[in-house]
Amino acid sequence: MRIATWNVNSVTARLPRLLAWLESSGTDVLCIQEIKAAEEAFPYAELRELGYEAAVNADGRWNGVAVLSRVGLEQVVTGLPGGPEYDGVQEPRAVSATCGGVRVWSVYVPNGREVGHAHYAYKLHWLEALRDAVSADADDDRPFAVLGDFNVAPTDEDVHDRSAFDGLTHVTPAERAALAALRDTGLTDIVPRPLKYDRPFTYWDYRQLCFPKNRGMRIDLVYGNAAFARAHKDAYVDREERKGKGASDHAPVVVDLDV
DNA sequence: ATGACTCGAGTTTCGAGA
Repeated sequence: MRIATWNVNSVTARLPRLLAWLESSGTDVLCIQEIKAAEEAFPYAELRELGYEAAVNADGRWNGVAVLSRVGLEQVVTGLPGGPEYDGVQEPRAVSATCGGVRVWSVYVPNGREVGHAHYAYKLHWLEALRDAVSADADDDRPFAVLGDFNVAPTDEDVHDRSAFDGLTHVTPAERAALAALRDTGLTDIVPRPLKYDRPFTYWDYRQLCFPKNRGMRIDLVYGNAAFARAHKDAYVDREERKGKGASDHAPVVVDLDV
């Protein structure tokens, strides 16, 4: 089974690439983030033509997540149970489903904006709630993974130049401690292979030639439980999808499971 | 080759992304 995660940066703008990539990659289960469209505008029909069902949590201009599957879609949970609110609303940042015997969460962790900003505190609370919500599944014998845009680089090696991030979000000890607490539920960071260069970056800013210069970050992560880690045979970043006109600023992370 | 932001709302410019 091929499982992947991809921050598409608008499912509407990315639809031609999304459909083409699903076909060319042969992905069975895809977790997507930053749908940036209301649930009513989600392209269910186009995906169904390719054989994919979709569990969607999206409400408009920002955020939004989904699980796409051609191997079944059951036990859907929409939203993060116990998750915090921002500006009085629970934003659409999580959805989970069981697909062909594998349980997956698609998550879009809040960005945080600036250290000390209310959004930064919200980010840390959100990661705490995620840890609480997944701990039972992490402990299970069934293959399970949290996949998505975590907006945290787990180590200094996961950013192109650590000195460029002094004082910024995504690299702070508090954010990394929140990821470590999540792993402590029994999850392993499934680190993908880069298809070029030495480090498996998954995001490159659109500006200043970041992609050609490989000034990237690894912030799209796959955290799998023991059964998932045992079943996984390979993982890689499909950086080819970051190339050319109309690309997302994130590349898909692909995991092959022997299940 | 991989190339100097992009997206959606919505009206002319802006918040957000990270």
